[in-house]
Amino acid sequence: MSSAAAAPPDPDDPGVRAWSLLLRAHAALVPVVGREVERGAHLPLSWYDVLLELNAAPERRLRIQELGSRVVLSRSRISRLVDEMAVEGLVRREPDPQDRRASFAVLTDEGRAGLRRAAPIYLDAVRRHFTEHVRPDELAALRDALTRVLAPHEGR
Amino acid sequence: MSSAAAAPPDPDDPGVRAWSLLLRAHAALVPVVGREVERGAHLPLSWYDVLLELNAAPERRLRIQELGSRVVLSRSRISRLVDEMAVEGLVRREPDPQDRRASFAVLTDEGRAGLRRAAPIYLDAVRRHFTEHVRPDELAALRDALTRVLAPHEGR
DNA sequence: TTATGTTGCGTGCGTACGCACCTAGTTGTG
DNA sequence: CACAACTAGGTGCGTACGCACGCAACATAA
Repeated sequence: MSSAAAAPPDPDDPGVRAWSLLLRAHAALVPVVGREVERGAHLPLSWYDVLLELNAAPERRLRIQELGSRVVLSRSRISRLVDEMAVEGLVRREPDPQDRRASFAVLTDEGRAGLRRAAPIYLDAVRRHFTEHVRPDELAALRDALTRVLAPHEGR
Repeated sequence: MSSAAAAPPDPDDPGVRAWSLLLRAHAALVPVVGREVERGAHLPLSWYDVLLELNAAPERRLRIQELGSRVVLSRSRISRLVDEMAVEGLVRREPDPQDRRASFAVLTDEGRAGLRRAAPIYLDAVRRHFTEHVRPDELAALRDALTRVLAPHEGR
C-alpha cells in the first residue's frame, strides 16, 4: 500500500524531471519525424505504424482490436484508419469465417511496397533526431526501464 | 538468408526499439496520469503544466509565446488555454506596458491554490506509473540522454 | 428453444490541437 | 515624417482522436 505521501510537492525530484523530459522529447520529436516521413514517403506516421505492425504479424494480418492495441490507438480510431488505408489499397479488410463479428486488416502487396519505401526515411529520421544523441549504454538503460514501465499497461 | 524478410525495416536496431518504447510509454502513460489528475484535482493535465510553468517563472508570469514554448504547445493553443483558465480564475491576462502587443499570463492566488491541490496527486501518479519502475541510475541516464536529444529543438 | 449477458466493430459527436491568415503595435530606413 | 519590414498575439478552419452508444454475432442458462 502506498504510504501517506505527506512529503511536500517536490517538482525537482529526479524522477519527475525525467518524466518531464520524456514528455518534452515526445512533444518535440514526434511532429518532426512525422513531417519527414510524410514529406519523404507521402504517408502519415500513424499509417507507417500500422503497416509495420501488420508486416510483423503472422499471415501479415491482425484483427482490428489487436491492431489498435499494438499501435496504441482506440478501436474507433483504428477502425477509421483501416478504412482510409483500404481506400488507398495499402490494407484490405477481410472477414473472419470463424467469427462473423470480427474482421481482419490484411497487409496488401501495395502496403508492403509502401512500407519498404517509407522505412529508410523513417529510420533515418529516428537516427538523426534520436539515436544519434544517445550513447549505447543509455539506449540499453532506456529500453530496460521503459519495458518495465510499460509492462503494467500491456492489456490496452 | 531465409526466404522472407526482403527489405523490411530493422526493428531490432537497438535505437529504434528504444524510440518505439518511448512512443508506447508516452501513449500508454499520459492518458492514465491525465485521468488521475483530472479525477483527483479537477483540472486537465495541460492546465497543470501551465500552472507549474507560471509558478516557476519570475514574478509568476510569462508572455504568452514563452509560456507556449515551455509547455510545448502552439501559440494558438496556449492562447485559448489561457483564456479558458482565466475564466476559471486560475490565471489573469495582463498587458505589457512596454510592448502593447504583448500580454502576460499571470498566476493568480487561486491558481497557486489549484496547483498546490493538484501537485501531490500528479506527483503520486508519476511515481506510481513511472518513477517506481525505474532504477536511479536509469533515471540519470534517461535525463542525460533526453536532455541531449532535446537540445537541438529548444528554439521551437 | 428463448432470455441474458458478452464481445467485436462501427458511428455520431465533442474536444484538443496546429496551420494559415489577420490585426495591431514596434522597429528600422530614407 | 512616411512607409516598409518585422513581431506578439488572436481567429477561422480542418484534422486526429477518444468516448458513448448502437448493433450484430457469439456464448451460456434455463
